Amino acid sequence: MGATLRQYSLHGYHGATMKNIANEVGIKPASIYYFYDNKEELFISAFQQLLDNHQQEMERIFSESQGEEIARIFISMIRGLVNHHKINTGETVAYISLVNSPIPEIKTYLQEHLVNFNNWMYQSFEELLKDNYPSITTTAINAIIQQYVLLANGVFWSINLYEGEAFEQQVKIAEHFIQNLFNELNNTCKVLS
Amino acid sequence: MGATLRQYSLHGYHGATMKNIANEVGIKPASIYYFYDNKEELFISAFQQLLDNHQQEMERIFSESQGEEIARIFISMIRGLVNHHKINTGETVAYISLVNSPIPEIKTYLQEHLVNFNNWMYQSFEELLKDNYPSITTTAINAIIQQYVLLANGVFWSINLYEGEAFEQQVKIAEHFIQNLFNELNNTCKVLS
Amino acid sequence: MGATLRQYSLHGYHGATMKNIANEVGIKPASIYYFYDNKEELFISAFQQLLDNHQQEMERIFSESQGEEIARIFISMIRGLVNHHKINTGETVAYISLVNSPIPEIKTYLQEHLVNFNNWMYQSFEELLKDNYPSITTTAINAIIQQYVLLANGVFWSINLYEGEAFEQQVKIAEHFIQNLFNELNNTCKVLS
Amino acid sequence: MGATLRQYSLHGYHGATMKNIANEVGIKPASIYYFYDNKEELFISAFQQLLDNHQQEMERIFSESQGEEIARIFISMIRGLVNHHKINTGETVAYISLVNSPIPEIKTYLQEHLVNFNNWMYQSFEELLKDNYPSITTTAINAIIQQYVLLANGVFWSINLYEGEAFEQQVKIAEHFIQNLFNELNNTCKVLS
DNA sequence: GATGAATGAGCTTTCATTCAT
DNA sequence: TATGAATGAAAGCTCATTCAT
Repeated sequence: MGATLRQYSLHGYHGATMKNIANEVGIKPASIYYFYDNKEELFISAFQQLLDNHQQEMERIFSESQGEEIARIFISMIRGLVNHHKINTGETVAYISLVNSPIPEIKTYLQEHLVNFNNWMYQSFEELLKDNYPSITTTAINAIIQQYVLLANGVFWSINLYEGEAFEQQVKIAEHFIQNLFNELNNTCKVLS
Repeated sequence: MGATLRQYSLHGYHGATMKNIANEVGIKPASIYYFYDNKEELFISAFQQLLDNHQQEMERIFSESQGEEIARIFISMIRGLVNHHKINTGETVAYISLVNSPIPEIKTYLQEHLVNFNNWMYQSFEELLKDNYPSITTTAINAIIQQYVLLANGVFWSINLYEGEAFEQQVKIAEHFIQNLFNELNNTCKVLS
Repeated sequence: MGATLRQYSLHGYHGATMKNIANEVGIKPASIYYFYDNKEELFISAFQQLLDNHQQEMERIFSESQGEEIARIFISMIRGLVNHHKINTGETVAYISLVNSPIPEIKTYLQEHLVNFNNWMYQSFEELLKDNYPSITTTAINAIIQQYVLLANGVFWSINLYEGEAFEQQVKIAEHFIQNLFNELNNTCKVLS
Repeated sequence: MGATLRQYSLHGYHGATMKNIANEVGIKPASIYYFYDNKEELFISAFQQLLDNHQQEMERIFSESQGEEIARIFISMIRGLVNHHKINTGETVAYISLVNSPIPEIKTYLQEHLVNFNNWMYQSFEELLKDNYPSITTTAINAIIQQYVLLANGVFWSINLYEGEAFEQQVKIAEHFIQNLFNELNNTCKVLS
């Protein structure tokens, strides 16, 4: 539920009241209890949806960029991340706050999600890299993915700190790093072959 | 006040009760009101102290690393950032949450802090770079700083997501990026001279 | 709400607690907030009702005494005032305290009420006097009304100070003054005609 | 203590806080407890002083007006009452509120005061009337005093309701009534002698 | 499905009061 | 005399939740 995430992102778990959430939806607080047993369940449901959305969005971006040149694929992932979070600002804030959620069940669910997301990402990127560079080593694969992750995290956190041109610069720098990464990789491979 | 930040990082603004904060300090809730007019003032005071600490810590790390080789200085800044946040976990969580604080006064104070921090960083780094590379252009200075910022943000956000070896890898990658950055810069300069 | 006025008359605004008011009604304090936003609104509502009751009661007494001899009408007004306040003792005390209410909104509302009440009284009495004494001057009308008001105020304040026979004496004296007033008026008119 | 009465007249007993009273005097709340055991004692003391002041003031006015013509003496009493209450507005409001004081001890003290005041007034006026009209009956004395009391109460309560010219009119009407009273009395006596 | 009415629990805050200094 | 610091008690109020309708 969007209202739940919005209120959560604005005021935190304890500050997001059933009343305000209900108001935003245009119903009365008592009505929420027809759909959810209690506040915690409402939030768990909203958070799961948030994480699922995020996962699906990342997968969509990945599959849509298939066929492009490999460096472009990684860059598209960054761009997709940025666009998704720029459009759904509320969700992004909620996503960030989740890290410090006071609901234990949510914390463990987030951990699971991160593990799953990482697994998917590693597998997808591994396959992709092996297709493009058949003789690539596992060590090199890990190095590339970890570099991508660092840059993606840098961009992600920048969403909260910068706006407009300043933020755009950060994204461009991340893209530049990625491009360099693959240029080097291509050179190395050429030498080897 | 540490208790305030700890409770805030654990439960958010509305979840951090005066009772729990007082308990953690070993006084009664009513006693807090002898020193602070209300909850909001208590938190504003705690947050200001948090941000001031952070600023001072960064300045300390910077000045202590003076004299080292330039690439090492930037790397030391990353290391210092990491160490500071690994030691004061509670403060870090609080720092992250501040971005979405429901108190307007805090939001504006955070904005001011970020502006000041950026100014200080740009000036310090600019001077440093000019000392090391007298013929460096403003464009180059900005590019370097922005790259550093992206990497620092990537490391910072990673604090929340990874632990142990996985996190250590991220830091090493950031250091690697920085080292590369200055290697290139040195090569460019050598060619020019 | 009677309980609100009763508690107010007994303990004043700050001494009338939501708990006691709720107890008197047989509900829990929290329930009051379903109907009123806060304490102040509850009291404003109660006070408005009090003043409206008072106004209506005076109008009722006035219209019921129509048809009597003019002196009797004024005397009936005094009697009606006394009866009303003797029956609703709590309300009377509340009415008196209103003059010094610590709620600014109530003070202004009371001012408005007094102005309205005065207007109604002047118009009603003016019409009445003109009907009975067609050649009466405005000056004379005002003089009569003001004398009535002084006596009514004297009786009203006496409610708080005297009881039983002592109070009854005060009322009789007021009636006597009024009777005298109209005897004189009748004599003056007879001479003129 | 003026501050106590002022705060009481503004906010009532429960609304007059030790803090505000102390602030008005320029000391700290804790310091009040050096002079008074608790809030109730402070107020009892203040109220006693208020009533004593009132009594003394009335006696002073009475003795100062001795020697004047008898009607003038009664009129002076009304004027004195008005002046005293117009000057010490705070005290007047406090005086009115006392009638509904939530402190039982104060209520009984006020009763005593009223009895004493009435006794003094009756004795003084009785003596005065007997001096001026040696053959006056007790019934007549009582009638005159009660009429005076009704008018004085009317004027007193008007203090709270009217201002400026409107109030001045009420006082003049009271004076007029008194003058009439004694004119009649003088005529009756002349006829008898 | 939805809600008006009610409430227990708990929150922030105030207040009278205490006591060592 | 005066007060800084502390606190138990209670105030006004909010909130998640319930339940009959």
